[in-house]
Amino acid sequence: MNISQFSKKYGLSLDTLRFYEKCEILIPDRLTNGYRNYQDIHEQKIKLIICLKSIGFTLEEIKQLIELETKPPSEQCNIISNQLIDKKIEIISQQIKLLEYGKDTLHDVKKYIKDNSFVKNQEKIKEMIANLYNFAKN
Amino acid sequence: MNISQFSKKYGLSLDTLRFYEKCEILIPDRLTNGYRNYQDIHEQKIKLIICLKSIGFTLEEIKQLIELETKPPSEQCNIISNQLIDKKIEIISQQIKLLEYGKDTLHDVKKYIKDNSFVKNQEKIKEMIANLYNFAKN
DNA sequence: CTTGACCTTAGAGTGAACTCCAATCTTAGA
DNA sequence: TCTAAGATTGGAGTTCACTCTAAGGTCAAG
Repeated sequence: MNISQFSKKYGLSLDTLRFYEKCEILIPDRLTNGYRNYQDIHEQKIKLIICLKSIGFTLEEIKQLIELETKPPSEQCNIISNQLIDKKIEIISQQIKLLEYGKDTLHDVKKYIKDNSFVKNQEKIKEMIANLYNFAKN
Repeated sequence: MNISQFSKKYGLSLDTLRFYEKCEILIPDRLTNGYRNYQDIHEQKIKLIICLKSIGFTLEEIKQLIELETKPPSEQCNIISNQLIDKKIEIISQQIKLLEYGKDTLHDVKKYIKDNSFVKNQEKIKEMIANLYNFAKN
């Protein structure tokens, strides 16, 4: 698959794909004319990249995870479980709690605004914000 | 409260506070000597800023929300509920779902790695990633 | 065999959110 | 009064993740 087909299929710009190659995150094969050639393995990888990005991994972290493939299983185990996954699970759990609390607060704020009482209920809103702040500051 | 006390109290660097002032997000009062003077109102505001940032608002969006205070309630209602809050609630809900699915996937991945079977179970992992991808692509 | 769509590269530019630097002013304490 | 800590400013630099530009190579259709 050439770059523009791959780009369309996965909703990433040509530049982004070239950028990922430069970062050594996704290196396609090449045809004899020098054109990039994306294969099944690259489809697997780009899916993983999209997933990890969507749950908050940086490109650097994704690169580390992807490079594990080339290491022996024993090493994989150390690096992956200690340095990345556990930490990420923890961060994600925290983030979920925060977002849930934030969502509830936004609903409350909206309700108070809908009642056209944003100014009148400044105190109530301040209180909600204070709660959310306590929640957000860890 | 001067800038360094305020900085310590809210865990933001001096530069960040000065930056927020330049962006017109948080403008403290000034003492006669020109030093910044943060008051109660600024404590309220910085708490709100920290909350909103933690649930994914950009500084630009935060600025818009904060500027609402100076507008009449009818206008507040339109701007705030239509343009920002609803959209944000939607995005946050999506993000929560994604993070929950992502967390589960990370747990699965970890389990397979702990069993020292990362290479052996490539297929299983591929399948998990494919599921997560379908979930992430919206 | 030309045209135009598509591919290549290196390298510069962008926007968000800081972060750092240099030069200067203010103030509290020995 | 001197000194050191801490305040001020303008402006430059950084990091991340792209995004754009320019100059040129490749290829299929008419």
